[in-house]
Amino acid sequence: MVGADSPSQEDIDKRVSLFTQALRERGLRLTHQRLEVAREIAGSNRHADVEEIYQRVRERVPTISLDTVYRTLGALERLGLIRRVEVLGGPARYDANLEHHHHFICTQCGLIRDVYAESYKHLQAPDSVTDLGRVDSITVQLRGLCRNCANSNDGGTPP
Amino acid sequence: MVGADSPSQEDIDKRVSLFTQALRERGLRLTHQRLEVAREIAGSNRHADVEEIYQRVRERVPTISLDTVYRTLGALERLGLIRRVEVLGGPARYDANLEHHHHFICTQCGLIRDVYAESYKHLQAPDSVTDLGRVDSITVQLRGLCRNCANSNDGGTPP
DNA sequence: CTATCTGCAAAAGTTTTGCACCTCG
DNA sequence: CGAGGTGCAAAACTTTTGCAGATAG
Repeated sequence: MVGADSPSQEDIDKRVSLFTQALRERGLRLTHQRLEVAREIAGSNRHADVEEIYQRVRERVPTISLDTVYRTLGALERLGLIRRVEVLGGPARYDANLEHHHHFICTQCGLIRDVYAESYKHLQAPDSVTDLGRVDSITVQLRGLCRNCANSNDGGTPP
Repeated sequence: MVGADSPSQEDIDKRVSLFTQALRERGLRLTHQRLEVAREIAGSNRHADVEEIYQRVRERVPTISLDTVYRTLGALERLGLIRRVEVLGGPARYDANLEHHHHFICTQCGLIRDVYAESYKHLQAPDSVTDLGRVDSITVQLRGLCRNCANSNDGGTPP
């Protein structure tokens, strides 16, 4: 599925159990707050920002604080279970999808969707990059206008 | 030239004159401060951040303020003469290179270098993206460790 | 001249940190 | 219990904004 908003229940479960396992391995604690933050980010491909995750988790854990969300996301990132997505300016956004994939980014509203492409699977670093250093990952960013924004632009600027 | 630190004098002049011309076309003013900020960013391929540009320009224009640098970079961006580079967290960084190119990014020190590659010139958006929206640009990000960081890691962690 | 720009200062937004209390294991 | 985590509040940063005085054209 390309660009779907929600991962399958199977994927969610897999991500959450990876998380609990990784915590145990490092002797870290599995708290209520951490579990809910992990569930939240594992349950969506929307690449939410910290504030958004905070608001959603708060519906289930009303006493959680914003800094705990920050700290949990930082921990998840250090464990290699989520990745920060590079965005212009705005707040940090996270990606719980660890499969190799690429991103479509709407330059107007900031929508980010995962993109899979057979033709990008075998991209190589050009020779010239060897001088710069070692390459660990190659990803493609496709920037443009999402359907929503394209439509609201059409209708939104009458003569 | 791939990943060179400084553009040729010819490129610098071209960039600066594009800038003065663009200002004139829009009826905006060419101030001392703006010219020096433009010179600074046109004169380097280092993808400096705002603070860095501020410090360097200040050597030549000691009274310039940080907010003027912000405003000038914002103006340059609106004029389409520079682009913000997407980076994780940290301050905004700018790219004065308008040719179609890609980026090598060191995940440790944040070094960014321009990358040109024949093999990336004909990348197409996969069909699946058509559902998401219109694609305007396709760029490749190569993440890894630059030489400096790779070396300091080797020497920096003895048994 | 006068519309625009600059510098200062203050505000806004995001992320980090210190500390006392709490809790998982 | 005790190491580690949480919540609160305050601090640290980056970036934006309002305004009075300065300046390009």
